[in-house]
Amino acid sequence: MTKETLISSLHKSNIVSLTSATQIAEQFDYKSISKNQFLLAAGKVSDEYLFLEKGCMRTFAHDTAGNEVTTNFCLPGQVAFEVSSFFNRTRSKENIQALTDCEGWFITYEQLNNLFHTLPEFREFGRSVLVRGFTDLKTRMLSMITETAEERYEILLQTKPEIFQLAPLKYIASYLGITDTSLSRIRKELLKK
Amino acid sequence: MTKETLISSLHKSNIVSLTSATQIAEQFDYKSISKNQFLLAAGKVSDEYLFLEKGCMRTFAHDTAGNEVTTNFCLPGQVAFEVSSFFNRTRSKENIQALTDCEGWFITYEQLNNLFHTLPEFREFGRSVLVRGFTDLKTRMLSMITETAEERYEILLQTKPEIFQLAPLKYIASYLGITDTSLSRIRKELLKK
DNA sequence: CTCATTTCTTGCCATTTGGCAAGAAGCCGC
DNA sequence: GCGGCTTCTTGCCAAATGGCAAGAAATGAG
Repeated sequence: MTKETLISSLHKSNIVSLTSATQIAEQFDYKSISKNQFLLAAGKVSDEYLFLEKGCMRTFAHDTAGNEVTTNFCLPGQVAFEVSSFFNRTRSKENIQALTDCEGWFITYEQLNNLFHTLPEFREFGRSVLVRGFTDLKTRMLSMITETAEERYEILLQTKPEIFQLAPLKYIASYLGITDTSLSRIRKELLKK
Repeated sequence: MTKETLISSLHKSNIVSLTSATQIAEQFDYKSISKNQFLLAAGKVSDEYLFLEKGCMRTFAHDTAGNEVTTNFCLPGQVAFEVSSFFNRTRSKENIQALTDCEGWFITYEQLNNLFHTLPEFREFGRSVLVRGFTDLKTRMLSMITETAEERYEILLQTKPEIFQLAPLKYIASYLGITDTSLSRIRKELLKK
């Protein structure tokens, strides 16, 4: 298990030079999480900024009735952590769970801050991670308001087809903002076409 | 028009010392926008990081059918800008419009970056602005998935009652993810209780 | 391979929300 | 104060989605 993927991923963001990428990567430690295990449990403080190299994770919260709601999926090349808990050092309301066996590289909050202070390029990278997450969520929110469940399903199918191989439909349904029953019906409708 | 509000707002975030706050505030310029005017029009690059001191603004996008969808409201003490466009220097898909006569203080992207490089405290402040925006949106998204339109309406009424004085219901409706017709009916229902 | 569990689908019916159009109420410029 | 425009409400009906429960299909442990 080498850090090559991590380094090239940092580098190909066009923000970090290869030299800095190597320097940054030195700080990361290897972590593997087996299927169904938690990277973060609600109530704890998110303290691992995990670059996911292999596998798939999901973030989920509970609604007032106690039902699980999947709020995000994390695929290789993305960073898994809970923004609010991580940066504000507060207890997370969300859980992050491995949907498959996962491998990746992580740093702690303290390490991340040290890197931010010493390496402007990594600051930029960190900002771009935040900005991308924010932007993606804005897009999803707009989609939630303006598109039907069927349209959102089709978009997800085109955008992140991998998820359908990795996650049960009930997780995908709550991510889309519908019940698994409705998702099943939507899939049936689309088969006809 | 003095910068006192700006300075104290920077300071009371508990991130920026009073000295730094004063130093940061020096970079900001005054800006007033009259009702219905745009701080940002779709197609342009967001280049003003505007601390709103008075008034109320809204951010809106268009859906595929061309309808306006209000994606956010900005109240005094908040920063008005479009994250993705501002940081990625890309054309904005969203508009930011004054709902009332507005006043505030702004810096450009260049100024913000200079401040970020020279003042770690302002970097922290900038990060907290991003993190709060992100967190608020996550909360809204969860609410959109797990609560009914009526519940979302009541939450908004408690959380940001000012908006109901300042924005027409049709803007509030699309922000809540419903039509103005449905919002009208929800209000009628709640009157009965 | 078998049993138990989880996931997915389906039928029936209820609830929520939307579309359209008409009318009422409120606001603005002159 | 008088139009004219925008905003808000309402009635009627349609479409989208949910709730529940039963059964089928897939998956996983031993």
